[in-house]
Parts: sequence; structure tokens; C-alpha cells
Amino acid sequence: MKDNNDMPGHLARRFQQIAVAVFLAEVGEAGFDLTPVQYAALATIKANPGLDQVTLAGLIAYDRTTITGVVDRLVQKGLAERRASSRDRRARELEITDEGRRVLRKITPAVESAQAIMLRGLSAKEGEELMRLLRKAIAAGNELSRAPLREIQA
Amino acid sequence: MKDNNDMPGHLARRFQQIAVAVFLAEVGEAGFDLTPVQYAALATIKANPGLDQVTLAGLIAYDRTTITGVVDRLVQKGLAERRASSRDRRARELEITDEGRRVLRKITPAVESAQAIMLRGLSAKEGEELMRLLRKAIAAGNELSRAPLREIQA
DNA sequence: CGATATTGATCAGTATACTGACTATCAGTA
DNA sequence: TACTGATAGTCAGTATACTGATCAATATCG
Repeated sequence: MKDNNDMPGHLARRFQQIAVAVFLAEVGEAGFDLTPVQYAALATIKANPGLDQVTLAGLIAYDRTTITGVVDRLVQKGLAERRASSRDRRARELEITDEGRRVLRKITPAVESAQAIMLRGLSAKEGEELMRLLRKAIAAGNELSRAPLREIQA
Repeated sequence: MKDNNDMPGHLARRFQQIAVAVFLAEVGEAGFDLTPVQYAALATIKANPGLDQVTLAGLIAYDRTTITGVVDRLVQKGLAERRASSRDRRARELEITDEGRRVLRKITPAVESAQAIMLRGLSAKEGEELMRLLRKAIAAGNELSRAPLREIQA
């Protein structure tokens, strides 16, 4: 009979569980209160000023119903702003605030440290290989989740 | 600047997201309504009859507060039973029902198929290597989450 | 132009996960 | 035995994620 440890799904869940715990611990010790999801969203808003929520969701592969709450919390913390779009009155344009920029800058060392801790059981080479295999598996399965990754249209 | 695709945490989240979607799709097509978490819990109850909830949580690395709800739903679906323990009046002993056994048996092909689909972008060798690296990273980070894996004490 | 389809955002509902607190019970020790 | 600490389970609260529905606005095509 198959063990849990032979199930990629179980290993995926477990690795993600640890990754989130490590991220929260490192960021918390640095004095910030930001989740992995909020961090990714904020960094993506900074890199793509004025993008709408659907585009943001596509860039980080979040469900569009999840993004609503994530952006709510970023706005509530004063890290991002949500404005009505002038081109499309359905859409909301997202901008990072000065405070958001400051937090992103200060939080970076903790985030990098967290990424290292997640892989601390692996050699540098193994860490690279793990990421390569994850990227490959993810690319092949991209369309299988409700929230696939979407590039920005040129 | 670091891309999301260079962050093991982001890749972990994305891979898990796809894994859950694939599991639910395969199991759903087979006519069953069981989540990955519920499946793992049920299979573990079957393999360890009479275990209590804390032991169950340890065997699959779930938080003990999460287990309460998961077992609630298994009981509600008639797949498992929760009994008061005779040895320890705080504890609840868990048992799989005949229906639970039946579901577990019938659902296995869909579960195995899901595991294969998650890795469809990888060769057999790469899939093995991905699982090996995940196991290694997880083992090193086991104590970093609130819900570490715990073996049964002999 | 107008009917239709699509899209952006949100909402209600459900299921993980976690934090922190609480009760009941058990175990070990002074 | 009485006190203390640990443990099993649950609960309230918060944050992802998803399904499916709805509403407003835009796009498309006959």
C-alpha cells in the first residue's frame, strides 16, 4: 500500500505548510505582519503600477475571489490603494503607497532568509534542482487549477 | 530583483494549488466528494484503528485544531466514527466505518491517477527526484511548523 | 443599433490552516 | 494526597482558496 510519503500531493501540502510557517516566523521576527500571499501581491503591484485585480491575480496565480480579500487587507494596512479605473469603470487600478514601498524594502532580508531556511536540508545544487522540477511540473499543470498563471498581454 | 519563480515558497504554493485541483477533479469525476485532507485522514484511521485525534494529526502533520473539523465532516458523511476512549476520558477513539472502507477502496484509482497527473510534466526519473528532494526538505523543516509529523510511539 | 456574450469585481458558503484561549482530565511529584 | 504541569479536544477569530452566483460595464457580432 502506498505511503503518504509516496504521494506528491501530500509532499506538496507538507512543504507548503512549512514554507508558510517559516515565512511568517522570519517576517514576524523582523517586526512585520505580512503573509506570503500579501507579500507577493504587494511586490507585484509595485512592479506593475496601475494594474487591475484580474491582472494581478493572473500574475501570481491567485483566484480572483481570493484577491478581493487580499487587496482589502493591503489597503486596510495602508500599503496599497484601490482606485476606480478611468478606462474601464468595472476595474480597480492598484497602486503601492509610500508606506508599502518602505515595508517592501525593509522586509526583503527576512523574505530572502525565509527562502533559504525552507531549503536548509538541501545542498545548493539540490535546492536549484528542486526549484527546476517544481517549475516544470507547475508549467505542465498550469491550466488545471482555477487560478492559472497569466502573463501580461503586450 | 528576484522573480517569483526563484522563490521556493511561491513554487510550493503553486504546486500545492495544482495538486489539490487535480485531486478534486479526479475524485469528483469518479463520483466522490472527498478532499485530499479528508482522504489522508480516512486512510490513516483505517491503517491505525482506534487511534485518537492527536495521534492522527501527528501522523499526517495536521494541526490539532484542524483535525476537529476534518473528523467532524468524515463522521457527518458516515465514513468514520468518534467514540469516547475507555483508557483516557479526554480522548476520542476513531474508527473507519464499512462505508468508509468501501469509499476508500473505490476511490483509490482516482487518487493514484491524480498523483500521476500532478507529475505529468516530468519524466518518471524526474518525478522520483522531485519527491526525494521534497522529502528531504520536509524532514529538515519538520519542526518549523505548528503541526510537525509525529511517529507513533512504540 | 441592439441583442448577446464576456469581463471585472464582489458576495455567500464551505474547507483547510493557524493563533490563542479554555475546559476537562491525566501524570508526576512534593 | 494535594499541587503542578502537561495533554486531548474544542472554540472564537483570522487568512487563504475554492464553487457558484450576481451585478455592472464592456465587447462583439448580426
